Amino acid sequence: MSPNASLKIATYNVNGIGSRLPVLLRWLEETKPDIACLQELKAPQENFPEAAIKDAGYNAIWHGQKSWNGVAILARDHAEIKEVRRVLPGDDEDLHSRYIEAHVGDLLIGCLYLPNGNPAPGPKFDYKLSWMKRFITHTDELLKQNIPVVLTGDFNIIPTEVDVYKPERWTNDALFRPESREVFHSLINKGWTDALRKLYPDEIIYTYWDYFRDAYSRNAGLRIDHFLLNNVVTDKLLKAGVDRHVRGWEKSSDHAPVWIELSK
DNA sequence: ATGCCTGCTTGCAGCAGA
Repeated sequence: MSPNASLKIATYNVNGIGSRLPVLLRWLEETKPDIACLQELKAPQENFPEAAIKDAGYNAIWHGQKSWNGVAILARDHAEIKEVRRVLPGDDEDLHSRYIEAHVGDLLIGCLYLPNGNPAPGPKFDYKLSWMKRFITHTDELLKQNIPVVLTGDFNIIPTEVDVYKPERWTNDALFRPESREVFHSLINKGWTDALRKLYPDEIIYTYWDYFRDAYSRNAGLRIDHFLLNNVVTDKLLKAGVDRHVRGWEKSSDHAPVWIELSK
């Protein structure tokens, strides 16, 4: 396939861009996504490594935050990124950096870091519920637009029992609670397509393995990083996958990158 | 039920993550 026959979009929860920069640059160089969405920068706005990202061939927009959260969109060959918003609408009091949205070429890209929500019940789970409600409201608006839309990032939702190594241990976890799964399923029912499941309906696919108990080598993982596509994009879906080997690198994030390829 | 590990903080132990 010629380099320009398809468009590759990736998502990667880096778990701290300060510590992860060498791994991030190595992965960008190896896999060369046209667009990369990052989550959990864990860095204030001014600490984003803009020069190193530019040297790697990428333009970037980002919304940082001290210590926690933080999201970014990167575009290869210094392609133009037209920022639409950097907060999820619906709550002026919400100061977490968890959503950024931009046009890149013909596409509208929403990059999200949905709240974890543990412990549930509790205030953190309430925040997750209210964030998801705002997300539904906003994505309903996006569905009305007749343009290609990609929503990607760390959803912190395990969609089904197939997506967790031992579902019985996760019944009360905020990532697997019925309220969280219901939001994911309602998005599917509204017309969004889960890209990985569309191409691999029955496979066990994980995108996260925790740092404890040697989870990666035991393949005790979760599928929580997702691509949701509207119908215009789904018609262009060629391939999808997880860069699983990156999770095995030295100084890796606890997440692996996930990607799709679209026909142009 | 908890800690297991890792990154971040103006830190030097505690929090959050999932």
